[in-house]
Amino acid sequence: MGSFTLSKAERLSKEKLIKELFDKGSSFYLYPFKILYLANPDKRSAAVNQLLITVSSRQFKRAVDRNLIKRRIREAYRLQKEMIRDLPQKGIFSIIYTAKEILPFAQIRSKVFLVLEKIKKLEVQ
RNA sequence: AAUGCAAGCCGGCUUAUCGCCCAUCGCCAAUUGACGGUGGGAGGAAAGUCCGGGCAACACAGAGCAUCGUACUUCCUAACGGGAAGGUCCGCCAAUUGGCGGAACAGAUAGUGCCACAGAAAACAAACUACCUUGGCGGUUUCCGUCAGGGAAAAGGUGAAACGGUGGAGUAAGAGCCCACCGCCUGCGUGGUGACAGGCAGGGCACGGCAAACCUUACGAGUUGAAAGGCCAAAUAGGUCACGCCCAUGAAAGUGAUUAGCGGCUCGCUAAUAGGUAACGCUGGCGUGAUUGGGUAGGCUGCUUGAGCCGUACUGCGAAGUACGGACCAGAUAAAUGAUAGGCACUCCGAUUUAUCGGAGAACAGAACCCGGCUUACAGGCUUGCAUUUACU
Repeated sequence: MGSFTLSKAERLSKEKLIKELFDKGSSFYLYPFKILYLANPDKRSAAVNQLLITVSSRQFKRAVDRNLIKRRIREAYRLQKEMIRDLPQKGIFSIIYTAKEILPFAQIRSKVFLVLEKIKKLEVQ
């Protein structure tokens, strides 16, 4: 039940954690994204993975475009996040959109699939 | 019916699956969270942040100066640099009555400053060409040329601008020198709340333009914005109190404080007082619990019931106002209001079986304390009015 939900608890909103992610997290590029990743940030071990989606306002000047991209990425993550649900350590990560144009949903979905696969591999090692 | 212009309105609808935010109800857990039900969830510009307010904090004797803003009149409004109605001037259309558009429409008789180039001359005017005329000289002697002087702003030419315009009379030629009309100036009535309009009388006319140069006049303006402001408050460190343990001292009981000063200031030293003891000495440390000031992370509030919206009636030319009735209509915070797949409706293109098929498109744009305006962007559609053309009666 609820495996396709994406409630507030799964969104990264604490300023402290975001700062920590950008300071200490490891990163990799996978077009059209840049991924920041940090496993198990506090020792208190959160119950779920937390996600932050970022679209630069310098790349996309209009708020409508930024909203559209963020919504597409969020949907793609929501529908495929099952893959990383059972990782031994929960983590926080950020998906930063780096492409210059707005990609259609099908393309974003397949790319997010690759991203999640890579995170899973990194976590298992 | 089509096209164009103007004004107003709208800004896709729907089904399925999977989701997001808020409110509320039920139930389970009892800070609050999970699950289920119900209801609500972006705009006409939410945008630009250009004006004006509300609200909030801080500041603030009064007056003046400086700075900034506004600038035809009357009204609307909480207020405005916004709006309505009107006036004046300019432009265009049409043709005497209007229609549309524009205005940086206070002041040049408060003062200072500037007026390039061209042109003879650009501000107490001025004589280049041409005109009229006097005298001298020369010649081809009813005239022409040249030199010196006088008259004259009518004509030419320059310029953004040349010191009223048109016509007449007048003159050697001319000139408001004189006359008529127009314009201008001054004064006095009339109409209008007013900007102004129009009338009468007088004056030959003086007073160039630029204030988007400084400036003058009148009116207005405190600063900062919801990251304002108010409240609660983990963790950590600190203060206080209680208890326990260790340590110091003493035979034991007990005691193990307070204040002030100085320094290299989590401490140390000095002094005074106090506790206790016969007296000296001593006047330290650790832990646990409670409580507490400030306050970080974080949370709550501000926050959405409002100069608001919808309808009707009345008042007003209108902007708008008044009365009555009705509904409650986003409240997020690394920031919800969505994604995907169909269908319908719309537009364009192609094909034909002429009402079907295939393909493509579907604007500008995303609330962030709230209102009133302005400006800018915008696919397509609807309504009303006006104009033109065509068809029918």
